[in-house]
Amino acid sequence: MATTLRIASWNINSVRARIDIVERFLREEAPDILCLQETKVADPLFPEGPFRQLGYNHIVINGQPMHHGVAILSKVPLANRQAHDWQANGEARHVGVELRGGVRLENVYVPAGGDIPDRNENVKFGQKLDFLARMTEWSGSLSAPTILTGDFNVAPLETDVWSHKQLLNVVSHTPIEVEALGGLQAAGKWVDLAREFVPPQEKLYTWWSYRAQDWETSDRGRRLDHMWVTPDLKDKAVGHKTHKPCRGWGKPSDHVPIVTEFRI
DNA sequence: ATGGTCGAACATCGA
Repeated sequence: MATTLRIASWNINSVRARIDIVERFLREEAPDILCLQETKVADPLFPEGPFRQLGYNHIVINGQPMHHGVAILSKVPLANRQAHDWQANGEARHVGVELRGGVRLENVYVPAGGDIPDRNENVKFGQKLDFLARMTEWSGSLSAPTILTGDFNVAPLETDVWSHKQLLNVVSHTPIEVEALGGLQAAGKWVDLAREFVPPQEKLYTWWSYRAQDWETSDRGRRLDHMWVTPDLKDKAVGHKTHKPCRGWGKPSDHVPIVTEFRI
């Protein structure tokens, strides 16, 4: 019998610095599973206690000191942990698990890619494109029904950024990245769930820079965080929410959580 | 056109 499963994803920009708002989010929203990116903590120092106290006893982490790092915190069992190194440089940017019914949940933190959108001038941009290329290759070989979520660091649609024109040459919305993400999406026949629930004509953001004087008034956001599924799961998704108020909480992340409700 | 802010860890890098 199908039951409800609510899966959240949040780039937290240090899980230790933001443990208070993570707890608040889990108390208020109570998703079954939370995927975190940018945990910025080595595995032995990961703060499991607060999660366990809230009933998230199934914990799968892939961290490293200082930078990057991903984690899956869950109230329901997780099996068959896998971690891909899609950048082939040892950075902790992916962890995946199997859920009930053989559904795979893949949590990814795509490299931001530096400031200059040219792989000849900027190694990081090349690494970002290579990462997406390896994900594309992987996408073509999937057999299980799969949920792919996380910080993709690409805002593909014109309505995924505050100004398409002004961001054409800004890493995250350049045509070369949008094309790379499109190739990835096509290779896995991935369904962009947020856009199943919010029409592509409507502006939708998940990230607002720390550098704005007033993020809410200027509203210069981008939709960098995504929840994609293989076609067999498309109709299992019954709701999707972007938690914009979290951007206004004390000591916020620059990203807000997204939550999708499935009947699986 | 430019600079604006965070966290980790303690100068600077990555975002």
